[in-house]
Amino acid sequence: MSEKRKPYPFDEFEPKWQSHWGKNKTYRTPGPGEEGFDPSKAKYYILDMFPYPSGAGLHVGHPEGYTATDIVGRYKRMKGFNVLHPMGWDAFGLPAEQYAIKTGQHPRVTTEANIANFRRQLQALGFGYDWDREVNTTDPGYVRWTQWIFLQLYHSYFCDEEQKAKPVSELEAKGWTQEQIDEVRLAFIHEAPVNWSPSMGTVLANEEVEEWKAKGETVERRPLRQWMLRITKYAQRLIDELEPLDWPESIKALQRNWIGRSEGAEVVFEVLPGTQTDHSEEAGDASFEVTVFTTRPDTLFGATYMVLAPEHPLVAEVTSPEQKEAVAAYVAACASKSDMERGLDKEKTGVATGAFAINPVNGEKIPVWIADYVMMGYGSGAIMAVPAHDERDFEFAKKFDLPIIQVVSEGSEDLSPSLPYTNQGTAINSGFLDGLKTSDAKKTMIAWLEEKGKGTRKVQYKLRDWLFSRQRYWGEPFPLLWDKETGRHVALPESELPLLQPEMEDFKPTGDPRGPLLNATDWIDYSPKYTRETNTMPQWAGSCWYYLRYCDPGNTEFFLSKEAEDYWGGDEAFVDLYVGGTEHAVLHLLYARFWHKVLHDLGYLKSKEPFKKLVNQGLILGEDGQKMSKSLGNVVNPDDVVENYGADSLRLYEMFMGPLEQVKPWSMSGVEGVHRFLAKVWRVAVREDGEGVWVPSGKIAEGEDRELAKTTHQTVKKVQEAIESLRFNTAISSMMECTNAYTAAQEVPRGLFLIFLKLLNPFAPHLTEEINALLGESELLSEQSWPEVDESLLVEAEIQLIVQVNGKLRARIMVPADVSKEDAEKAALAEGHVQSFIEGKTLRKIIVVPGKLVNIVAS
RNA sequence: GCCGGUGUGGCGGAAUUGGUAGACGCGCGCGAUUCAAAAUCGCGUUCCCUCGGGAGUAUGGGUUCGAUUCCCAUCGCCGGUACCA
Repeated sequence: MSEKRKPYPFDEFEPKWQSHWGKNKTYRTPGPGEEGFDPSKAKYYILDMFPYPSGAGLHVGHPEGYTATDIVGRYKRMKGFNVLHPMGWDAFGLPAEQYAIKTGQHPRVTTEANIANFRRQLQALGFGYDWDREVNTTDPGYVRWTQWIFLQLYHSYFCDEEQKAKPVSELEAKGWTQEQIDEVRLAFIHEAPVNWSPSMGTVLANEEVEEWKAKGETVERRPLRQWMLRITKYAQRLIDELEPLDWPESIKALQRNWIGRSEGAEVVFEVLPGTQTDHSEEAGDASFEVTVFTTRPDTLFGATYMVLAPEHPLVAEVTSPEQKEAVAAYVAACASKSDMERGLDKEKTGVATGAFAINPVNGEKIPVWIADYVMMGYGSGAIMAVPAHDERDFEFAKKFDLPIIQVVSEGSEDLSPSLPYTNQGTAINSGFLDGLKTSDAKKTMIAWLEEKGKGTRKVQYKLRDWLFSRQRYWGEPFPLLWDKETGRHVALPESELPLLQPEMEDFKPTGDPRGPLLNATDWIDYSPKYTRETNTMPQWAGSCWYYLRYCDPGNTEFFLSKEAEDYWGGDEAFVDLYVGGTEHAVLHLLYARFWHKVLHDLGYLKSKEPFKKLVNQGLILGEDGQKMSKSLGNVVNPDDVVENYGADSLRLYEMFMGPLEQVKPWSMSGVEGVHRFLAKVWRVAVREDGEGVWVPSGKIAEGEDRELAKTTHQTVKKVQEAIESLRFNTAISSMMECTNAYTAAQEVPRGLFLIFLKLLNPFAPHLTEEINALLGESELLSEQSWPEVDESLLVEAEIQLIVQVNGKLRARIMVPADVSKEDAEKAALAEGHVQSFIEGKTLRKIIVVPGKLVNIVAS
């Protein structure tokens, strides 16, 4: 079987150019203080979501976003910007650690090997990264500053008055005790029930629980001492400061939804513990206060019972002796279920506690129940139940036969809607609220509660504090110490950073929720007085600030120099364009925004936000229209595409498939299509001589050609506009049209063809540089400036007008470009075909759109 | 359920502020070249048609001289989220 003849020798010149660029550091971008830095140029910072270097290597989804940013980066360079476009590795992570446990190899070894493979693959695609700025989250020089930023969080608190982070030293100066300060640090320790997997020896995120259980791992709820970051303090700013960003509406919505702001009121209920009916010795003695959160304070008169979450701290205290057993059994049953499983139960469940609450608005005694449809983690873990106007309360009341009182009617009339009625309306059966519209009733009730001291206006968020500790080996250790005597935590001195994991033979999970580092006994024994914290940080830590480090990757004095920050960081947001997958819509993008704001508050960054413009590339599906997966056998390996068609073809195809943000299926014949296009460009300029050597075709001539000049300059304009708006598919189609014109022509003026090569260069850098060199040009295309559009070539003496009769196309006529409305009308009416359509009809109206069309309305 | 997106030929997809629907590519058909094929080049390719035209951008309405584009309703698909009080 003979090898198919390649239409152009990409396998020879692509590696050649890649090594040329590498050796000459063609895409090196000097920053402030570095040789060759030009401060007069404007900066443009383009960022890719850096990959996790998995053992599987690149998949076709990676080059999609990376090619898009590469094109923009090359274009902006040609436009005269200082373009920062770096690449790096998000290299901590569970797969490397698990592989290490299996093979006995240190994760650093496998991680390095994977990175080398990823780097090779990316370089084989000809991306113009500045490899001198490469960043690796596992490098000691990087870990140092990740830990340093953590310490900034640890040493800060959130000032509610100023709505910003400030150093805790200010509180010390005010005489706060260490205990008090520990209560407000942005990094704090907290004991809470988490998903703990005894079989895996680590905590899991809520989202991961079902997946691992299905694989046979065990997961239980266990209260553990964990490090948390107080992101909830930033909830409002994370919503407000999202607004001006140039992000897809869907991602903004996702973040807002995740933060989950709702307005309402807190209402305080007095709760009388359940007593034994027979011996009511201490009746009325002890009472408790339970606060509930509601978004509908206007329905308070309709509250007919109260529900506490099973984990609510007062459950045991208020439960009557008679209900003790039932309540305890219910609480135990709930404890064994994850939040997920609780959600899956269709039927409402619950148990009465025997206690009663006093509705503050009317003094009514209402029963207190516990039920798992109330979550401890949201609001206060207790609700007032208004079955007439809440679907869940309604369902519960029906099942347990609890009273239902309607307090909102539909509209202004006293209509009786079918219950539960959850919309707005008019208050009824509600004393002083009667007749008020819902929005007014809310305000009135809140004012009443505040006046009586029974409640306040309250804004509630779904966002939880960020559980920041993991029980893993392959992650940044916390730079913290524990005082053996007092049991208090203190920060490791900054001079001791980075704090790396100790070398360990065995870092398998031990089953101890303090993690595998616990076994490094020498390491944890810091001094006679202190022992080390053994938790490590989650993978998110490194990815929270990598975009900052790229600006000054080698700095050993600070995480980012003032000069680099000042030049590369914007005033409003740091990165100009951020491209990556939608899977990071919430967590990574929220976490990075949070850290950025803290660093901003502490005076290290002038911008409030990390990413100005965000674009999500769409998922690439398999040829069968399904998600690529090994089991379906529809996975496309970029290495194979490069081998068969070349890197330029892969780049071009990924951009030609369709809009960047859209989900789209792969097509090998589509790859062949763009490959044919590149071959066509090649053939315009190059031919094979008798000896099989590639030589200039002779078609590129010195002359001029008015038509081709016009086509070329139209293409310049279209390609430029398309790149600016990230519509790469249409940029390519207009270059295809231009190439078709060149192919059809006898000769192509050299000047025009060189302009065309510049347009194609950001898309297909290897092919265009090779042709450019073959034509005897010595300067690299990528170091030239972007061509100017010659507008004078685009103006026409004569233009085509569309003639419509009653909105239907009937003729096309040629008229002078500066034709008057009257003349255009006349010419249109005179057209023979048009006449046959208006014959015998009355002309009602004639619309003339200059330069476009004439529409004759006749009947 | 809620939130966001989306619906155009056989397929991927084009269409500035409402102004020639189907650019470009794939596939398919025909032709040129070739002993033949591959490759390449050229022509055609939304559907119907009595060759004058007619219909057509998920469906049904509306606004307009004119709607893929704007408005209302309905349906389908994709993504997120889910007892958040």
